[in-house]
Amino acid sequence: MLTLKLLREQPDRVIERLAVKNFDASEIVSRILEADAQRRACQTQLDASLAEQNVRAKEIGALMKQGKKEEAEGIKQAVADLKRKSAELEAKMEEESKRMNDLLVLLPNIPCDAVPAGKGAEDNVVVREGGEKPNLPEGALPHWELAKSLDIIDFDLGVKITGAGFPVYKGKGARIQRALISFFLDRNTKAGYLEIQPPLVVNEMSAYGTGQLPDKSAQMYYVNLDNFYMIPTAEVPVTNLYRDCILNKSDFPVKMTAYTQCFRREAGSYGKDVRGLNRLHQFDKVEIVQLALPENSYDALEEMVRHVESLVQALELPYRILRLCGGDMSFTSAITYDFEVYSAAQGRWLEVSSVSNFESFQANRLKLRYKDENGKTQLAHTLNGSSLALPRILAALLENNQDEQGRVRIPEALQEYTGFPMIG
RNA sequence: GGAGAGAUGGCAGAGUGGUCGAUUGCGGCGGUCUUGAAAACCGUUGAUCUGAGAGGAUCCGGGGGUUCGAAUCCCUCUCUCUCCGCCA
Repeated sequence: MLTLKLLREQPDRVIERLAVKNFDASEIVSRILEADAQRRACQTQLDASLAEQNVRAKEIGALMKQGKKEEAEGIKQAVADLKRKSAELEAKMEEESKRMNDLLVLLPNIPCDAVPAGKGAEDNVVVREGGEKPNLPEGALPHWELAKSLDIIDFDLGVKITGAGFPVYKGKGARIQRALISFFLDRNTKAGYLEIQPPLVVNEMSAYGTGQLPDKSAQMYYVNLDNFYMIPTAEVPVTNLYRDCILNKSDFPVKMTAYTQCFRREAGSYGKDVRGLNRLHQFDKVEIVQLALPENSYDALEEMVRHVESLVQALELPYRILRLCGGDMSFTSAITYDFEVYSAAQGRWLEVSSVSNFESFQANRLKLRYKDENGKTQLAHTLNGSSLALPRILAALLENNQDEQGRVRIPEALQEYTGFPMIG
């Protein structure tokens, strides 16, 4: 959520920057400022009324002690009138406050200056590319067919047990999943990230804190009996560890990594996008999260991008890094770099990581703050990125490393984790 | 799941209707002393909103109520602990 301060001080800048996300904020901004003005006017009156009540109550106390009952009764009458007035003002203030808040959560984060304008994926900017696309053998298979012939992933069994988008990994398929998780976690902890194992379901406050609510409620599985949400990413529980916290400057940077399964309803997806491992309802992901001081958050972002890049390089995958245009960015992000790996048999780029700086947008909702050198509380910055999401990495590994016999070579760096150099 | 007890500032822990945003201790910060440090001593130390400022308002787990007045009394929700039951 954007800060009210920013809206009050630079409403035109907010409107201008949100236009880069193709979001017309002018109407909402002016309504927020109006509600804010109303609220403040109410509060000034309410505070005065309450202050008088407090004074009167003390007078009554003093009179009672002196035994002057009749005088006290007279003042009681006056207080009763004040109370009625206060109740009205308070109701009005809360109404305006709610009106303002309901509008405020509708505004996306403003993109930082480096974000290119654009409508959709076609306007994203390729920052750099790396690795080499393989020359596949004759008759190379897409990963879902390869996985079936090697008997390492069973999509049909998943349908039987649960439904589409819930694959069953078997044998070396299950083992390579475990290997990738360990590989990523080891690399991340070596880079200074603290390993966290968080809950996989969260309460409403947490889903709200990182911005999944109210914006994306339909994308989460909901446990209605206990009012919990299944996490769509480890970002939610891990970032929320610091909800309602006030840190010291010396606590930064906070660097955390977590492996979790992720659950997404993916309502509205269809067709070739969801084939095989391309899009799942349940998948594995290792996430990195950083909390940074505002002056350092863009250095932190750069560091995270370099780190994720080192992972795809270690796996010998052809990759490219995109800077997302305004139209393709998420609601909460100020800037996002997407990592894509090339899945050779499908002949398409697959998104495997998204690294973002949210600046103070999440921190404002989370009330994640720190004390600056003057002892004032300021909002921290939050960042996160996938390092990495497993299914599409696995898809690319299978497709790119297949040989003419339909066997799959395991990249060298991963072999100590899998314990085998080849599948098939 | 059943019964009981509890939730107070960074932590520990007083406070059972008025002068309590809250005694005290620890921790933190500043100072005195010291070559430096420790110890000791002195001072200081919560958040949010509002106001140009002085100041004002709100907050003792969340919400509601009683009262002129609530950390304190009542209701309710959540969470924690103890005992019993069940159980990976």
